[in-house]
Amino acid sequence: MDIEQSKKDNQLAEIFKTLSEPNRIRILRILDHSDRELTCSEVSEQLNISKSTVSYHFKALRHAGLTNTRQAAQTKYLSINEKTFKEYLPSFLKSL
Amino acid sequence: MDIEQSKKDNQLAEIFKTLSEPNRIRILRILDHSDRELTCSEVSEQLNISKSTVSYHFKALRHAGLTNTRQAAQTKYLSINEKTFKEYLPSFLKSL
DNA sequence: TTTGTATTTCGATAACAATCGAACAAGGAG
DNA sequence: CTCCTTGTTCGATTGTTATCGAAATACAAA
Repeated sequence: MDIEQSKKDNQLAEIFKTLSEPNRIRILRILDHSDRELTCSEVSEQLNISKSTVSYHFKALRHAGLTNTRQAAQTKYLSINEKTFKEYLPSFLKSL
Repeated sequence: MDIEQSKKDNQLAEIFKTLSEPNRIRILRILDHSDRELTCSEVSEQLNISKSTVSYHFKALRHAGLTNTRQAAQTKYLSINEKTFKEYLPSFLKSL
């Protein structure tokens, strides 16, 4: 099997794996609908899950290339990485 | 929340979970590229994984509505369920 | 009816994922 | 400097997933 193709499969699978977690889909929906950046604490309150768990999900989303992060002082602002969605899932955000 | 939307959400989540396994992505690609039905044994040889594992993946794909199954005697032929892809992931097959 | 082929199910195992609270680090406000 | 807020990391727990080989099932052919 083509090793480059195999790597692509793994990357694509990672994107899907990231999207197969309801809380991460919710995070993306909040991001998309609020149309602004969000912080860990904010999401923690809105979804009623601990900050450590949100941090864990933020990391997963960023690692999969689904979000961007902007750091300002001790606060990290999350936003949607449009590029990735355009490339891999052009219709996903509309379906939220 | 809209119950129809809720059903769609659940189905979409299941589709993503199903697609989060590299071997299942590979099975779909083989299906798409060969443009014909495939059997469990055939895929087992091509991907070099046991037949029981392939059977497990076949079940997952069918359960998520991603594939169709046609039974003839003791053999099960798998094919892509175009309808589901059109509805939920219109650009996915092209990207394979 | 015996044999062979295709697939599924079972039991076990090893790896991974989601979650929490506690502890920690780093920056800002007073 | 001390306190508060923000976020990360750690350790533990609980549940899920991918995988295999062996056994079981179902059908067909000889």
